[in-house]
Amino acid sequence: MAAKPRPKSDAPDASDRVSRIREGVTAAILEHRLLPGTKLGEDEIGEIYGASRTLVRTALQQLAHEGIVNIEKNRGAFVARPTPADAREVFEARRLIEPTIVDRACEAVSPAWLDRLQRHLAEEREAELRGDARASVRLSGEFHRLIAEMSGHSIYLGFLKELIARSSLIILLYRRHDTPACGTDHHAGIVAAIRKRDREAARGQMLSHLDEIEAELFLKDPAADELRLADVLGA
Amino acid sequence: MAAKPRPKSDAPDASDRVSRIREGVTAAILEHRLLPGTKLGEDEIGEIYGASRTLVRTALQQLAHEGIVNIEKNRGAFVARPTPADAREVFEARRLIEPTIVDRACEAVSPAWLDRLQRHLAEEREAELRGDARASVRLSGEFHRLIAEMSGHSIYLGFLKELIARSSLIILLYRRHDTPACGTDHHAGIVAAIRKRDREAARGQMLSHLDEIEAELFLKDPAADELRLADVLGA
DNA sequence: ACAGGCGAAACTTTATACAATCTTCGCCTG
DNA sequence: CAGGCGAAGATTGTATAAAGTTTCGCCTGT
Repeated sequence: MAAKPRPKSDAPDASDRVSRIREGVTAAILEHRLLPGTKLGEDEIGEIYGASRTLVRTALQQLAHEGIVNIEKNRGAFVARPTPADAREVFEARRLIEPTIVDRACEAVSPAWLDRLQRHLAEEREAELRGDARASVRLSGEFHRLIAEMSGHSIYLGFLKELIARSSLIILLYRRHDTPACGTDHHAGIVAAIRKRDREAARGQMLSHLDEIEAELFLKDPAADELRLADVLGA
Repeated sequence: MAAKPRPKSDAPDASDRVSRIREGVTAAILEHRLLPGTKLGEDEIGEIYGASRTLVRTALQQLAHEGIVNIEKNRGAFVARPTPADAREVFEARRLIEPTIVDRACEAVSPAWLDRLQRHLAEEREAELRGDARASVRLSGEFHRLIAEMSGHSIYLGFLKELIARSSLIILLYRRHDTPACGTDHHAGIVAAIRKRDREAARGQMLSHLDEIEAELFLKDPAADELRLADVLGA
């Protein structure tokens, strides 16, 4: 009686149909296959995933709540186009949250987790060697998410998922050079600090890692958005 | 051409129908008129707000994303019942974010904002004098939201809105005594620090304020949930 | 008397149809 | 020939109806 057999915390990413749509579109955006400003027609997506507009709409609303899609009334859904101001907010939030997350992760180290991290680093290196930019971008984000999962703090994890998704768009829009994703070496350093359970070092490395990513961005006046986008689109 | 007349950032809480439903239900939960575990039938809510189930469903999904409603597959939506573990996470996140928020708020002080804060404190005192517990709970949360708005950081604001809503449920479930909301005096002290633009003092006061709120909670083993809820419900 | 299973009712989920709105393209006018 | 008006097409917002699932009561059998 006291302990009900009902699953208390259902998996956040259940394998229902709307989640498939959401994750599919999210992946497309995070891998830079869908560029900022792209219109996401409901029929269009529905046809791709073989789903009715009802489900597509649900998925798009969730993505809008996560900040990677903008829904304009009577006009439809578009891939979000963060402004430089948005970018600064996102990275300020990450600088606040991620050091704390990696701190907590240090306390949760286990052979299983270290193995997982190690395998991830290998994947990242491989993608970088292949020159697979899409995979690099995706894996780079997943590294940060992995640490958040490791921290065991579901709220931080939820927040960070949002921030990572937005960061991906920001990096696409505002990166100066075509640097090979955000340095894989930094990730290795963070893992090393985690392995040694050196919380202070982990915090410091995470912070400087984020600083370096942001330093490579070109966050000028908002008016430059249009130009920058046109450049990215190859116009 | 460069500057399009389209409204760049639409108001987050537009006055459309789904927002009215969302805000109505949120208010009901935050004012403790809807208790944790309460079933939120779609027909029921739809009839109250004179809306179709389509709109109600949209609103409920948004609330689920905010963490104050749980949607169980094929069973419906229920007011969330945070566990003690959830509560600890929420307050840990608030202790991380809110000092930073109030720090930023110190830089945004203006006569208009100080007036707004002052009027809010007056409202809080009045509600407390009236012994209006519902208004007190609501206003207490709104104070923290006000400071987040003042900080001008939209991401922090979004995060904090979630945390505040969950905190309200947590306080209802786990508060020891029926203390008169979280101390209005603390709020006054925070406002004083903001007025003096004393960022360090503001951070410190916010932190101790949150500590005190959490200290008044009774966060024991998860199994106590049921008993506690039964107690609150007067069963 | 009680345990187990069957069945109906209520609800959520999904799909489809209708209405409102915006965009676009053509045409007319100055 | 440029600019604006207007109607057709397309797309989204909303409501309603069909389908599937869960739950609860009741009945039967032991």
